[in-house]
Amino acid sequence: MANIDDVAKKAGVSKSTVSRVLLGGNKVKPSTKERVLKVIEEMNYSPNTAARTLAAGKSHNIGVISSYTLNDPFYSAAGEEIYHVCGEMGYSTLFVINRTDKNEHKDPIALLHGKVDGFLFMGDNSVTKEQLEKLTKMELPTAVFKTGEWIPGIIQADTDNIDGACRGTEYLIRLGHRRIAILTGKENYYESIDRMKGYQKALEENHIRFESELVFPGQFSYDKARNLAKEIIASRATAVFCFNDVMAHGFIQGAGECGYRVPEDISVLGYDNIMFSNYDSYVHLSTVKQPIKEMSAYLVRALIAQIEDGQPPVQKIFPTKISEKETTR
Amino acid sequence: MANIDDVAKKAGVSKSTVSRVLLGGNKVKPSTKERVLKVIEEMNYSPNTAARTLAAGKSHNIGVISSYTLNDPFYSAAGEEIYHVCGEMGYSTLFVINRTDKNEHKDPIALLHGKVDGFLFMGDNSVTKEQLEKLTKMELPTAVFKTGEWIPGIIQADTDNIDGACRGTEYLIRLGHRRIAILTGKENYYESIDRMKGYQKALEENHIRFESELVFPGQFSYDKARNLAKEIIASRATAVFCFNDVMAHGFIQGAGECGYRVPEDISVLGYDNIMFSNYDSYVHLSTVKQPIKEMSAYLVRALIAQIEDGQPPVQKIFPTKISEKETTR
DNA sequence: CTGAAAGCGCTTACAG
DNA sequence: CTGAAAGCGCTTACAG
Repeated sequence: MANIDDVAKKAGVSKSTVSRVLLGGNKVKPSTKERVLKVIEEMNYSPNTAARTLAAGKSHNIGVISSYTLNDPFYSAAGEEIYHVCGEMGYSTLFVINRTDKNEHKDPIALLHGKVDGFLFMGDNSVTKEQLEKLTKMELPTAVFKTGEWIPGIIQADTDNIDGACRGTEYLIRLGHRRIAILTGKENYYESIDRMKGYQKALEENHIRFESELVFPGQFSYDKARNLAKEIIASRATAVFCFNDVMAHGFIQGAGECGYRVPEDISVLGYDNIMFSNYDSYVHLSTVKQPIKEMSAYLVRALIAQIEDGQPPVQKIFPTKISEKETTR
Repeated sequence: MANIDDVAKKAGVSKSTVSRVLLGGNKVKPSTKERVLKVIEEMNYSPNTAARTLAAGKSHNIGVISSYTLNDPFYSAAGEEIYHVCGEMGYSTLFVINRTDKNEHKDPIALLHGKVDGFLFMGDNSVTKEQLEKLTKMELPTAVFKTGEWIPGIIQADTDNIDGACRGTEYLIRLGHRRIAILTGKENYYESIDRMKGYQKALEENHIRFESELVFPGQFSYDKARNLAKEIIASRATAVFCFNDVMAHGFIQGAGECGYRVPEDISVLGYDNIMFSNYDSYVHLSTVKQPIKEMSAYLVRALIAQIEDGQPPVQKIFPTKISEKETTR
């Protein structure tokens, strides 16, 4: 495979000059530039990025490490946006799958070290606290999505789950609902815990008694929600607040199978604002909206600001919004 | 950030020795190995992969270039398997999104050149023929999924779409169906064209007249299929053969909305054998099964065989199988 | 506008 | 079992 010396020789210039036309910035006499370009074309030359990265000390790549396989609806939206914003800013993305709970592959940090200028983690279990601390020690710019706790030296974007769930519940109360069932997330997840707190807070503030028989363990699962639908309807709830959209769709499906209609028979409020499944859905779900795109863009920009200008790591809590569509009344 | 010289100095050895303990293969006296390891740990040292790749001339990485954003059901299954098999064989994967029809990012080949030992493309438009030819010229091992045509020097896995559709149609005929509607794919896609040929072939062999009013343009789309359901049922077809599973699910949804049941009122056969949406589905779809996993594993193994042992590029056509589930009778 | 030279951080024969 | 040295293919001051 041709390298820079071959090109230089054939074009009758030094490799410095070849490098300059490749990099674009420095002035090269148009005629020699043209000649070099022609040789590059002819020889099918493509610079070795490992050498380039090593010599320049920067790769213009961001490593995106996800615990999700390629198809989580929340994080695939985030991944798309990360990819776009990186592109705009002249960076490429290298996606790596990592689950800290399995152990099939080597440490993604080791894998990418030297290949990327910064790390962006998304998804539960995509990174351990130890790994983050190691990254900080190594002074490698790092951003993470939604960890639930503030880690010094790390760029973070999160939403306030207590506030989001509180607003969601209040919204349902404002619509006149008093028996509001909830479909909860996985236990131990801080999102589940905080959303539960938000729900309880809203009830309290509106003097509605919390009833544990209205709490259904949905585990963030479509199928669990679908299977629980009958039971939830039997609880005489007039609305069900699902702690993610996936469960909301599962519930709607299950309710439909029992002959119930949404929102005529029961209102459904989701959480996340994902595009459900890979295809447009006819169900226009009312939901508590997390600004995935804004959060993603924020992380990328902050990361690149740290890489290029040494800006200190920042964090931001993003507000949620109620997106009122067709499943509530 | 510490480099190999820092480690060597602190451990009182040469960097050759540090390199040896890092690589693992060569014999290093246990006591010095231990000492070096301790220093590595202390200094939080992690070798620069760009330098390593450059020096060793190999990266032990496979670049996986997909035209799909992170959530196509067919290719996410493939991606998973690629990831696993690579892991088994000591390779890591770098995922890059590329659509040749857009042009936001730089050429993924340039992006990954020097970072990976081989390329694996998946998805329509993930790579152009020119790019493949360039890769061949550069002697970079390359594998592609389902291109529909044989390109010399490229490792390929595909299925026979004519045969698959023919068998699918025959299967329905054997069940007693005579009026078999089809929901076709995007025009111009070789899969669509070949599956259509297979359908016609099966009809012919069974002396059933082809009727163009039984052909519905589904475009591989869930929504299109859902919207066409009423019309298809009105055509008095007793079975509908969908050229992908996504449309089959869309049809079933649409039929359900019109009050029709599958398979009581109409049989439905899909094509692909994907896990529909990101969640388990209660619909157990009968389908023409493409062995995605086997194909993925085949590509990876062939690619690594070429990288490591200089094996010549191979190609294989995989057989499809009818997977009889609950939507046909 | 251009070239010679040093250096990026590793690996790997070679010699001992 | 270990070290000195060359080399991987680039970039980037420095000098002209």
